[in-house]
Amino acid sequence: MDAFYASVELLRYPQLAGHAVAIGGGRLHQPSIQPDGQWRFATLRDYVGRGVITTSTYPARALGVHSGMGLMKAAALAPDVVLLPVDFDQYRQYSRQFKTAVATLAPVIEDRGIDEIYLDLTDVPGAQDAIGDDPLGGVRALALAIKQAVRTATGLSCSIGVTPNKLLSKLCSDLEKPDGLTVLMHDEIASRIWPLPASRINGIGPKASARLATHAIDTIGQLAHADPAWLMAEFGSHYGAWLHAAAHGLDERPLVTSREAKSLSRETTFERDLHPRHDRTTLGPIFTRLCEQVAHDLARKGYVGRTVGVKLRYDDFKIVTRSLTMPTATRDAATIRQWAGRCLKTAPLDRRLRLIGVKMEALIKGDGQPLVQEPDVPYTLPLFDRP
DNA sequence: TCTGGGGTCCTAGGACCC
DNA sequence: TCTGGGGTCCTAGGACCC
Repeated sequence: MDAFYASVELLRYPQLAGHAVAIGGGRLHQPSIQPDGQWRFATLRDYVGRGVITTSTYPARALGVHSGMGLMKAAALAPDVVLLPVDFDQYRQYSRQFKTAVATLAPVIEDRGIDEIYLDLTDVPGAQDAIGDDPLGGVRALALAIKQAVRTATGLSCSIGVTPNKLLSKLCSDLEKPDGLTVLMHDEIASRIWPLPASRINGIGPKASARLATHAIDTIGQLAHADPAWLMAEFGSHYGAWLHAAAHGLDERPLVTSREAKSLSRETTFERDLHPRHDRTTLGPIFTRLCEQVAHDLARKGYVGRTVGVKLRYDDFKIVTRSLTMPTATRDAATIRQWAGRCLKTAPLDRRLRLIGVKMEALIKGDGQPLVQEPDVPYTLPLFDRP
């Protein structure tokens, strides 16, 4: 989806269409109606406190206001950009709507979060057909029909990449944003993919691209021409081999159409840094509340967890994590609180904290009671193990 | 006045077991 | 007499993504 959160907000406030708008921050900048009947919107200039831009409209991006940017920094850059608070419930609703609309045309879907999906068009009727002398005409028409279905259902635009695999589709979906459609087959990789920066590959982040840059590898093409043995020596055999394959547009990953959660967590950044001991009376209830939220999330999603973890971010931004595995899985808030407290005690508590979080891992579907009582299985020792 | 919140996957060392 | 080779689980940290 194109600038998803921002686009949903523009549906609610159409008078902001074409304006530079950012979404993010806390809850203190709700739009309000003035006595004269006009809406009054907060701007970045009005914002005080911690937080980042969650997303922004394309005009705001043109001013340098991008997602992930600190709000105070964004305000210094472009003080007149309109600032709206995030409304996740609303975005989740639109997310369901666009996915439902797509599913009517292409039912094999991998969910990649609130605003992104992969589709397998292989078996969709008409996708393999040529139209006139265009062998990709059928799939192109299908992609346009999907875009129209999304627009009809939500009023929103999306961008699609149609290619032989997920890696290339992800890359291509970005090439003509917003409202884009890019169809690319393997023979066009050199001409259309190789000139792009290596960091455009999903899986090459800031660290890896910086390391590549120190070896004069900036583009995907340069990466493709790097010696695979050298890449493996430099980046490890797993990641190095993947880098080589990715640069050549190779990706065999199947669509994952359903998956179980691996972990579940809640965390919060404080309005001001808190000292673990000095601010105990403030910190304690927050910590307990996070445990209660995690317990609630576990119940809501039908899981119990066996490993409890805490995350601390200190005032210097350093992150420390601690975890402990319990004898049995639970979703009980008091039990989680108790074990989270034990985790906390093993972490350094001599400097101020910026953030605290609670996480459950080793999740099991269910309510914590064994579903069936497993009978004891008779076991015969192998010959060579007999005493 | 810097830098949210919710995730996944990978690596690596140590404990422990056969 | 210095000492193999599997395996799993637990823990901590880090890169990356939406």
